[in-house]
Amino acid sequence: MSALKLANLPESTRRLAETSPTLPEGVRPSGPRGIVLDAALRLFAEHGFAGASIRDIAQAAGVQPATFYAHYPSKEHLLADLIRIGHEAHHQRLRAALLDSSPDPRQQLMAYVRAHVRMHCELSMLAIVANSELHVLNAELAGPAATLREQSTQLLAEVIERGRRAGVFSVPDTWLAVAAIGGMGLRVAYWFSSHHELSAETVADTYAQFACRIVGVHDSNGVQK
Amino acid sequence: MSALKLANLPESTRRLAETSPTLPEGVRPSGPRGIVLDAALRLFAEHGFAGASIRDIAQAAGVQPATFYAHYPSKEHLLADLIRIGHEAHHQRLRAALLDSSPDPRQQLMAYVRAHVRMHCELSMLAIVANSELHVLNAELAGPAATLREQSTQLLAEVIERGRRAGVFSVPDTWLAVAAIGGMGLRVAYWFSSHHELSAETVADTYAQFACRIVGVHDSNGVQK
DNA sequence: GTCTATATGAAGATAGAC
DNA sequence: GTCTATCTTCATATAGAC
Repeated sequence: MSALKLANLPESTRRLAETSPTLPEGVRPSGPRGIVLDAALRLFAEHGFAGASIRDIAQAAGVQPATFYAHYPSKEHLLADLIRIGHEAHHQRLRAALLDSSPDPRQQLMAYVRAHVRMHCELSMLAIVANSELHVLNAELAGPAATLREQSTQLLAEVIERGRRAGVFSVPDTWLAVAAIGGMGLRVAYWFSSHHELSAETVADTYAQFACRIVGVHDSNGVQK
Repeated sequence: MSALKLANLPESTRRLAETSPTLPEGVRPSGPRGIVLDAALRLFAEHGFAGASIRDIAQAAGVQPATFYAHYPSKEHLLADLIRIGHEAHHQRLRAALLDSSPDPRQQLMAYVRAHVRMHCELSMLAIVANSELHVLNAELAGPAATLREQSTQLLAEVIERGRRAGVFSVPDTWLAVAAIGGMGLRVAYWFSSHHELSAETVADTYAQFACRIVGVHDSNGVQK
């Protein structure tokens, strides 16, 4: 990708709606390293890992390409850092949501989905990079994130299984429900942006209602028309 | 991506479960052009457009890199061809499903989702490339596919709107229901494979049931537990 | 830490023989 | 149509001055 193409982006269909990179509270390094991380987050989200070069990232960060290597040993390590941050933020929010929830399976499901969707709204670039570029990393660098991903999926599976055993949920296949609920939330990162007419809260609440319906729970509160 | 990395793929997390490229009936060219198209489909699906080189594609197809240019004027035109094929196959299947369906909104929704999900099972690599690489194309090459995509989305929106007006469906926001139902089906392409323990039919039927539930329709038939 | 300059290889694409 | 050979640009990454 040339610098010229970067400037001409608006002419082509965008990969995602969001235009500004956001990193979770407290993890963004100060100084040039944070600027480089922001630039890489945006460019990896928009063009993918292979579609954004060190030169592109350095230019977007306002430094020379060689300066990048004062902060990261390689482009792949930079990606690994972003993917780690993304998976940790995701998993931590899910776990916190479940810990704050009442033990009722329906409340747990709604808490999980709300946190899942809110993360994909508020950290959409990070979610896209973490989800769609993990395959680029070698086994050693991908391992920790892959483990977190599996644990996050497992959390949802357990919520649904508990609801089934309690006779509250009714689904033909737990794994398919997990895939459907997780997948629909994941896709939010591509069309949501901080300028969307709907708020992240509204989207999260509505998707939580959709998730309840998927597992066969009728509405008792929440958004309705 | 080097040839060496290609051979070592199993060591890293895969982007998708499917391993063999499939093109829709009747559109795969015979001879070397079809072999090149198959090779590009697999490599673009696994590594993305920017992550697969002409040299990789040529090697996978068993020809020299220069031979590629006897069939396509550029790498971007090859991608445009795959994306066109994918969007046309998707749209044609959706339209056929709706035409074959009774006018009942619930039947139409199930027909749409079944076709949507089956396409993402049976042509998973094509769906991934068409969906996740469109942003690479310039406006001229992306235009036709973007139009088809919008029309396919609009079809689902109209089905849901009709169901709402008929008082059969109950959703807080048509667009969010479209995004959720479309998105969960799209994600199937990443985890389904021709060797999956569940059949494409089973997945499609279950997702059709999920879609009915999302729009607030109770079960009357279909998979249930 | 940041720079200029550069080593080394891989990228897309073409020339021209057969 | 396919090949060998090659042009040109861009890639990741490093050396070494400040």
